[in-house]
Amino acid sequence: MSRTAGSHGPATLAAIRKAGLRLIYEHGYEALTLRRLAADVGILSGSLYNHIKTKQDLLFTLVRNHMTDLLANLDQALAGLDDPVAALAAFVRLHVTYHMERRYEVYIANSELRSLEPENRATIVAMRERYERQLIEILDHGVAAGRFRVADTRVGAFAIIAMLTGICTWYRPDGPLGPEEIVRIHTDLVMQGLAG
Amino acid sequence: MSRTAGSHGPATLAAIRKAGLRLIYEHGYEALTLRRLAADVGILSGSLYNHIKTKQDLLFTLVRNHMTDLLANLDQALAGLDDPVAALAAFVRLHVTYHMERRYEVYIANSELRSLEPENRATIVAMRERYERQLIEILDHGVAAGRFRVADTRVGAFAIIAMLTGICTWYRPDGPLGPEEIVRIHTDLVMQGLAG
Amino acid sequence: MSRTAGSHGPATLAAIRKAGLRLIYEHGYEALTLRRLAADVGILSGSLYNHIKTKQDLLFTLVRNHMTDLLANLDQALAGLDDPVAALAAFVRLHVTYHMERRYEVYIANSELRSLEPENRATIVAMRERYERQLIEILDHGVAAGRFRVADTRVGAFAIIAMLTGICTWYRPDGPLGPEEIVRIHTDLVMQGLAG
Amino acid sequence: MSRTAGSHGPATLAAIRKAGLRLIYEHGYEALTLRRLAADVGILSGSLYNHIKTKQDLLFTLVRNHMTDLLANLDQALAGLDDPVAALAAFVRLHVTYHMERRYEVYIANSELRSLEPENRATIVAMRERYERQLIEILDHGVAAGRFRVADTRVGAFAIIAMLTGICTWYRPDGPLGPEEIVRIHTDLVMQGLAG
DNA sequence: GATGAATGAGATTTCATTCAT
DNA sequence: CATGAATGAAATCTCATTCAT
Repeated sequence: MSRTAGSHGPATLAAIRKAGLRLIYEHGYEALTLRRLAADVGILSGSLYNHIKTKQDLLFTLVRNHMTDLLANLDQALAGLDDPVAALAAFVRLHVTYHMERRYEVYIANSELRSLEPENRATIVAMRERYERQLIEILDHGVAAGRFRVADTRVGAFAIIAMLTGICTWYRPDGPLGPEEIVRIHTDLVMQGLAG
Repeated sequence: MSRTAGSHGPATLAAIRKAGLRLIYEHGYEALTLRRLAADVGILSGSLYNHIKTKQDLLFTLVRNHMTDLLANLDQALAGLDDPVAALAAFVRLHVTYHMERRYEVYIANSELRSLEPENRATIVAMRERYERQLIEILDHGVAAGRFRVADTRVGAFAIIAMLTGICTWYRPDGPLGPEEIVRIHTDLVMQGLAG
Repeated sequence: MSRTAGSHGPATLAAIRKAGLRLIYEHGYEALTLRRLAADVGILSGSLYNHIKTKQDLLFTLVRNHMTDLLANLDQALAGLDDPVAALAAFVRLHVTYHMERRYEVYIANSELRSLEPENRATIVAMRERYERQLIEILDHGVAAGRFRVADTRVGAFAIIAMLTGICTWYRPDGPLGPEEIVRIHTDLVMQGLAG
Repeated sequence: MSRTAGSHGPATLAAIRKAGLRLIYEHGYEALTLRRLAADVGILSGSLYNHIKTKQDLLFTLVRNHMTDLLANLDQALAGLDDPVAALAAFVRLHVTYHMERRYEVYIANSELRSLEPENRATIVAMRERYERQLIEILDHGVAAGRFRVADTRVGAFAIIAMLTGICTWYRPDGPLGPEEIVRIHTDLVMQGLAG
């Protein structure tokens, strides 16, 4: 059951995705060579094609799976929350937590959009817009209810997402701040920033 | 009276930099081909080497020039401002304005750090840290003076910079919001977010 | 049953080495293009890299293999020969025979030394000096025994080697003189030239 | 009248030839770049074309001038010498001396034959054959007169020339042996080698 | 007679991908 | 399902050479 002599079956695909994730995060999609990826998995580059369709397809699959997860998690986190303040807090918590735990996926989904072929990019952009729209709606509700004050909820949503997404460029699991502290700091910044 | 469609001398270098900036912004450094760059400038790819040393050197020069300008502008913008609130406002205004006016440079300086060779990257990272440090110091002063409240000024500075930098991913000069509005929205978010 | 005109596996490497040898002999290392080499082998130039590391490595391998063979043959030819006259005769016979049979390798090992990168060159020069030293020692023994007369054995050895090596610039297998005659002529010249 | 600001007139051509000679000797014709040559002379590569026609023409001129000189010197050295022994001694002295004093030219004339275009090569090969023929005739006379013994005068001549030409691969003006000693050693080797 | 900039060809090398074994 | 070898395209960069200034 060891991986020494190459992985078997689905295990190899999982290994490819894991290594691909890390390598794209570290060097970028264009700079990733399939030879390098294969070497990290312990096979030759030709053998990759027993598991993936193309390099582009690997990227697309990684990003789409990530976005699917993210959206599902968001739906779950917001379920039943009518209060815009509570919803915003839940959004921030989910986003921050997610971006610390899965920073490779998150980083790639943002930075490699331009490496996706048009059709694939359109799919991902649509998913991303669904995500953004949920935050915009929370802000709209909050503003309507007099709980938030922001001149343009769309710009405000972008600003919040950009701020929170920035975490994955500096966060390290072994850094000085624990996840809860990081969640708190950012929740405070967002909540006060919008305070009516 | 030039001899071909392309321009002569310094004009060619300027054209190379301008086209390079746009192409790297659009496709990324790795995906940029010198053939394409040369074609956009109106010369053959080999002729690029009368003006640049290598592709890497072009990237480095673009990013370094940008960082140099940015730091100089920041120094000027903060000169004589002792009040942390005024300093923070100046910082936000400069950063936002700069990121709207020169979003290609800004985007590249952030996204192509990993495409820089180690030595070049170290140079840029050092410049970027000088920039970040100025904001951290403003926050430190503000916290010490009881004007700002933030649990960790370093994390706060990163969050602010990330938020403001996000502008260059969606801003379009012909969009619905004018520069002054965008400055105001972000200044409000930041100021309130830190309000003591 | 191969799939193209080119051969498979080890046969391709052998074909590359053989064609490389001839082409370097004919045009020189710098003037050899990998496109031409690949064409002669019946593959595309990129395919060469399934078999060789770099062009430089191909040259180095060819020269090193040759020197290794030459030294091994010399050791064998001189084994058990204590008499300096017999040893010198054996040396001349080996060298002349070798330079007729493998004149491509011999010529390249001499003419392309300067095309080797410093480290590779050092390796080959060391092997070449081991070869020369054996002749110098034969001459030293012969002079000590009063069998040879030469003012400087090092210069004498160089002169002999230069003379014998010259053969590979004019020898053709289908020329008027057979190998044995050529061996005899040169043996006479050397033996008499050193006669005490 | 300094060379600092670039040479004037014929001085520049002389500088080009001198630098070209050394650079071709050191790196080979194919490996010589005109940029490097121009840099050594102190001009830009485009300016070379005010003095030479092409790179190939520079090589040809260098080699032809050398061969012309060599043949003229040989004619002079052999003038009036009817005795084959005396003639051979004169040939050896001239060749050895020449190969020590002008080893760059000599080395290039031998090693870069294959870099000459067909027509140019034919010219040089013809000159070289005139040179060889003179030695062959000396040997023929000596054999006919019973003064030399060699089975094939053509092969004997090639062997002698190869031996003597080898000097320019190891000779250094500041080496342990003076010119006269080197002449003597080689004269002895040749004379005894042919002794009847 | 030197310069600076262009050309156009071509060099080595790398890459994603395919496929017979 | 992995391998080894091939393809074909393309990439960066260099070179000799030309020519307006």
